[in-house]
Amino acid sequence: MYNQEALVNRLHARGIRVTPQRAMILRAVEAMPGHVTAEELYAAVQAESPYVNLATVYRTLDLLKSLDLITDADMGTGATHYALRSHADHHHAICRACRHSVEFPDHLLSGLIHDLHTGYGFEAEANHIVVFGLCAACAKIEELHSSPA
Amino acid sequence: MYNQEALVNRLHARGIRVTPQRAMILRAVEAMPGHVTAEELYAAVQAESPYVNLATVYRTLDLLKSLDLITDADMGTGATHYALRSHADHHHAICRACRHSVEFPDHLLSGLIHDLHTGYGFEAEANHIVVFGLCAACAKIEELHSSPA
DNA sequence: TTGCAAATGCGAATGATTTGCAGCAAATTG
DNA sequence: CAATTTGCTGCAAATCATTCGCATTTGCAA
Ligand SMILES: [Mn+2]
Ligand SMILES: [Mn+2]
Ligand SMILES: [Zn+2]
Ligand SMILES: [Zn+2]
Repeated sequence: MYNQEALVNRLHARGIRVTPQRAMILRAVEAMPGHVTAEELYAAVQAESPYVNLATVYRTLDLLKSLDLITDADMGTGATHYALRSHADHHHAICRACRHSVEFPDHLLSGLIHDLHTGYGFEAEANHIVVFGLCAACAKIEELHSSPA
Repeated sequence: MYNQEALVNRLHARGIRVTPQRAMILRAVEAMPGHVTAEELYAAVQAESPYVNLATVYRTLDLLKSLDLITDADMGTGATHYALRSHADHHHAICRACRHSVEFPDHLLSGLIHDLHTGYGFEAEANHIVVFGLCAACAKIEELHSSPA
């Protein structure tokens, strides 16, 4: 867990300009609980200053992504969800029927990541990924639908 | 490996209408090598008959997906890639830098799938998935960029 | 046949993300 | 410093895959 101004400091450290817009966006990212869409961040930042553009939010998110300070994930809602790297000590299993999400720990992926690395030299960037499928409850329901004989 | 009319027969068997459009689209799906976008299928079908609409291609793909006869995957190109279920005995590791794709066998996911099932009752639908990251070559290049000291 | 649910074509709409560009601000240079 | 280059921003327009509304057919069963 790092302090509130961590992202700002990191950008400074790498010699990247920290404009007022960026500072606001970074603070908004850090203040967000869990995953956020660009639109949600935009709303949060607008509350502080109405003169920040959505395009700038996207551009800043791209920047943070390229610096590996945030993760992005498609949670199946249409919009990309962003989160701090420090958030991502887990992954998500999302039910395609009821949309419920189960968090599962990082180590469940360690086997796959290891195999990809030793087998193919591939460095998987599986920081905060999403696996789709059916939750226990919805799986039961689908079962009834397919074999009611 | 099943015969050319397999999909048509399967739809018949389930009492689903097989219109000329659907038949053409199904045959195009079966004739395609590997993964295809809706647009590519559309082009293939148009070559046979110009009066098939792109919306119908999408609707038919939805149908096939709901019947679990095809898989869909985001290969990072913007458009969804569809493939026959019979194609999907593997998955892909795609390099975010050079875009190269490595196929890896299904069993590398078996641990994860098993753990999700026993641990959470979650039935992962990981038939033809994509893991992003860096291939061996591009990983070396990134290494130089970050630690040239 | 007749009737109705399902399927299609067409064009318009959607909605997240990107881009072109002109104005500004910060950094760099001599 | 003043001049010049470089990077960042707002704004509006563009992209582009996918979906929708709706009027028109089609398939199949009574
Ligand atoms: Mn999460
Ligand atoms: Mn494949
Ligand atoms: Zn569910
Ligand atoms: Zn590569």
